[in-house]
Amino acid sequence: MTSQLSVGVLMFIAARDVENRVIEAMRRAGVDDITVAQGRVAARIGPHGTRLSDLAEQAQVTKQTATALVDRLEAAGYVERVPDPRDGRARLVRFTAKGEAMLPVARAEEQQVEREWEQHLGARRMRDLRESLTLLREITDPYQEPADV
Amino acid sequence: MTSQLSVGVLMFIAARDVENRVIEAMRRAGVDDITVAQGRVAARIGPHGTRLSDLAEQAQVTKQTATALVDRLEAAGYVERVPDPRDGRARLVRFTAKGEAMLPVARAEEQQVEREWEQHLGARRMRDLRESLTLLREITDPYQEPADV
DNA sequence: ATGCTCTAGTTCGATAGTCTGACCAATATA
DNA sequence: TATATTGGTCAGACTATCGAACTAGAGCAT
Repeated sequence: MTSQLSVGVLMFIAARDVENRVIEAMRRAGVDDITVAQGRVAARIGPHGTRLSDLAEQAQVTKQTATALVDRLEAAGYVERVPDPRDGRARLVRFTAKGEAMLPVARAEEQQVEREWEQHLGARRMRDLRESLTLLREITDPYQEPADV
Repeated sequence: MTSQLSVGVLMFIAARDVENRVIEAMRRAGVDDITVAQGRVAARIGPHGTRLSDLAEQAQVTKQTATALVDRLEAAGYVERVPDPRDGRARLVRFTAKGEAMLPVARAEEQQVEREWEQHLGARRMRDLRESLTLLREITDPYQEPADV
């Protein structure tokens, strides 16, 4: 085992930790029927609903995968599909009241993780980390924000 | 869509990019039968072989998952299992010549990605990023290095 | 030395994730 | 109007992942 892991692996380890902790926190709060993959999609749903195709693009999975993941979230009662008034073909995926209720749990844990990271790294490093990651997103995220948000 | 993504999501996006790019580079080089999940395990195999249970622990998956992933890598000819001289129960998973041959491809792409990141961020930011990620690993990676490596 | 506990790796069964190909209907474009 | 593109779903197939269970080897206590 080389003592010097690549930045990609280090990044993966940290990201994995956050995801697992958020899922765990939700389990402890009684939301135990959401998987990591479902959570990745759910986390992309905007406040007024988001198209399935947009979710797929954000999560960088195929439409079919997004369909399947949303199917499960819908079956579990966290999201619903409603027609998109701007396009007769499209549907908006939005949170149900049940879904809205779980969001604060996830958000709180994310913030808890970030506080612990900041405690470990120091405020300056944490700030720099966020800035660097935000910059990196410019070249690592294929997703392009819809023009009319 | 909130304009401020959590650090966890930003981290995930960057890590995903690296993984996808490495897999793509290997595809272009003719290694088109390794999946991302298999690559995650393969990347943990040490120079003299690594125990399956160690791989599982590093990758934070169950032994069964690691077994299945190694099964596939073995079937594809990239790794082999040999007895571990230090423990009659254990096997070491090590690269075959075919597996050894693919490593430089993955490494080269990882380094190419890092160069591009450094170009985008600047040398200082990149150095800080690596340092912060290394520090974060202390609190985000449950894996403990074996005492006798 | 013996008995018990723990561990390495495998098998089985089941579920979730993921993709390609295909399809239909709505929308956009020439 | 005809054609191309797009949104979402279905079908089929493969991969990833986990819990449960099991066997054999190793570790530990007596």
